[in-house]
Amino acid sequence: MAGLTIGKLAAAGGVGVETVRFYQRRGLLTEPARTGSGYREYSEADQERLVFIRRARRLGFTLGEISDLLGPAETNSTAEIVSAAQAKLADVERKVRELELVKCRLRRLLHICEHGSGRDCTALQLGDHQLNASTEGERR
Amino acid sequence: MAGLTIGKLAAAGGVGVETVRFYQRRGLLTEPARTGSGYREYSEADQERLVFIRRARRLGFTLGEISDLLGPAETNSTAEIVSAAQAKLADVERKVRELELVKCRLRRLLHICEHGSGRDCTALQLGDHQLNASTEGERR
DNA sequence: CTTGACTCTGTACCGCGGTACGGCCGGTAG
DNA sequence: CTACCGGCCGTACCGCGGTACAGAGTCAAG
Repeated sequence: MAGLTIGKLAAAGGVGVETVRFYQRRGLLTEPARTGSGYREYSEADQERLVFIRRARRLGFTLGEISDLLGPAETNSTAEIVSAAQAKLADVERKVRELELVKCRLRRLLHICEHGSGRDCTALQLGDHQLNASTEGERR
Repeated sequence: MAGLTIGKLAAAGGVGVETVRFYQRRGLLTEPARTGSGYREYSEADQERLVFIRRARRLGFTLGEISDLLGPAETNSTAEIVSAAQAKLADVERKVRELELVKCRLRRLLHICEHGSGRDCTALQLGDHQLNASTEGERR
C-alpha cells in the first residue's frame, strides 16, 4: 500500500483508529482514497491535518471550532487563524481569572475552617460575602 | 405555602425547574419537605445551597467536584472539608498551570502568524516544537 | 495454507450537564 | 366554576468528544 493505513495514521496522530473514523464522519478529515479492497489510504497531508486537529484540541479548541478553521479548508487564511487564536486566548485568560478567584475563595474557606470559629465550617454556611471577604488584593 | 416552590427556588438560583429536579436526582440538593399534595417545599438553606452550586459551576467545577465539596457538609466534619478544599485548591492550581501553558502556546502561534514568516502561517505547518519554543520563561 | 493482526461497516454506548415532553393533578384569580 | 398556571412524575432526548462492539473481509509472515 502506497499511503498510510488508518492504523498507521492513528498511531502517528496519537489517537485510536475509531477516533480517526469519528473525525472523518465529522468532516474534520476528508474522505481518503481507497485501495481496491476498500482500505483507507492516507497521505502525508492527512497526517499533518490530524496532527493539527490534535494540537488544536490540546489548545482547547472544540471540534466545531477546528472545523471552522479547517472548513474553508483550502482558504486557510492567516487572518482567520489569528482571530480564532485571539478569541481562544481571551477565553483562556478569562478562565484563568475565574480560577484565581476560586483559589481565593478556597483559601478563604480553608482559613475559616482551620483557625477560625471551628464548628460551623460547613461550606454550606459560606455565603458570597464570606467567601469573597479577603479577595480584594487579587481583584482586577 | 411556607417555603419556596420549586419554581421560586429555580428563579432565585437562575436555573430552570428541570435543573433543580436534576440536581435533586444527583443528590446535590437534598430531598425537600413536601406539602400535603406533594409539592416540594424549599427553605432558605436550600436556596443558599443552590446558589453555591451555581457559583461553583460557573467557576468550572463539575457536579462531581461540587458533590465532593458539599458532601462532607452533611457529616459536619471540619477535617473532611479541609482536605476536600485542599485537594480542590491543588486541582485548581494545576488547571491554572495548564491554562498558562496554553496561553503561551497561543501567544506563540499569534506571534508567528502576525509578524513571522508571513503567508505560510497556515497553522498546519506549525509543529509542536515551534509552538513550544518560547515557553521556557514560564516553565516551573 | 494457516494464522493472526489489521480493516471494513454500522450501530450502540459512555460521562457530562442539562433540557424537553406528555399526561395528570393542585392552587388560585376572575 | 372554570381557566389557566404551576407543580408532579418518568422517560427521552440533546451536544460534546469519543469509545466499543459485532460480524465480516483482507493482508502478510511463517
